[in-house]
Amino acid sequence: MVSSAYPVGVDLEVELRTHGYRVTTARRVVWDVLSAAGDHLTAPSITSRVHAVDPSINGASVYRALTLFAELGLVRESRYEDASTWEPFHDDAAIHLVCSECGRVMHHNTELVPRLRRAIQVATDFAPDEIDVRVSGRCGHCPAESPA
Amino acid sequence: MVSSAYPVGVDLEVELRTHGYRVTTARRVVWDVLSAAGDHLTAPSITSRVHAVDPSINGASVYRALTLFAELGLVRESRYEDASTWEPFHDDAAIHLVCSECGRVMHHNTELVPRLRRAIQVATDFAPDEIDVRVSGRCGHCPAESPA
DNA sequence: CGGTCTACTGCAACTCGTTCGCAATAGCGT
DNA sequence: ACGCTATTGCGAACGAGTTGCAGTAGACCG
Repeated sequence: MVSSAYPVGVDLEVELRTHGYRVTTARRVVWDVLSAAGDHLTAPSITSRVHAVDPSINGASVYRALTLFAELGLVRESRYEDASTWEPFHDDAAIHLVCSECGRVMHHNTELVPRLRRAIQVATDFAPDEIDVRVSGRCGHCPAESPA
Repeated sequence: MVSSAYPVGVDLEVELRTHGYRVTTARRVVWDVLSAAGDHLTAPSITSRVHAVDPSINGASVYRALTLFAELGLVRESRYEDASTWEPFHDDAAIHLVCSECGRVMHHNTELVPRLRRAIQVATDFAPDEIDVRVSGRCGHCPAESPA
């Protein structure tokens, strides 16, 4: 079994039908965009990519599709930026490295996250559910201060 | 002359004057609200608390004060919710425990955060700056899901 | 104290992400 | 194909946050 950060081979149609939802063009295109990017995207940028494929799909439908996917656990919504960002679901052992230079978001898996979960359970009366780690900094592609 | 004393080890007036800013009513009241709460507050809720003290202070000035405080490193802005939340600054060894039941936000210090920082430095080419850990779950004050 | 200079403020209009109501449309079971 | 109704497109509305501008009030000087 291949362990990937992304749910490889999630079948949108099956997932929708199983829960009694219809398979529509809008949902299919939004899903295509998300899985093609495999990365954090803001709703507006998702909308514009969707429009590149099919301009007749309305922005509101993009939001509705994203909200539905989130309820089904297919995508995850984050609030890192001014606007929400969305990405295919991955388990929370993956932390987010956000480059403050180029804005890129990378993932990094570490066993410190499950360990953090256990530490909280042991040290507090808080019952942890989802853990979201966001690290800002500078990525390898953006070395030192670039001269203007 | 300090006309008021807050449970915070930061003197707003000194901090402002040192950087050449004026000490104004709006800034003082916003600072009062923040340090009295000592917790995460959205800008709109800060504004309404400010209005309870002095309704003549405009919402825009609240935003301007918060932005200034953030630049001075006196408060930190987070993007956990629909709207930004603000809290007096604390170093990032403190992680956020957000109760999904009552919405309360607690802090918890753990040496796993500095360790996480080192792990990233060693394992990746990413240079970490700020680390923000947010854990959703259920706090001790909110009893477990009673079988409905 | 009283005057001057200008950093702030209040206001109101604006931007922009996101949501909602509703009539028209298109999935899907038959 | 037919009909039921979940979804959509549209446009209007909402709310957080920002901005330009003219008036106000800090701070400094005498």
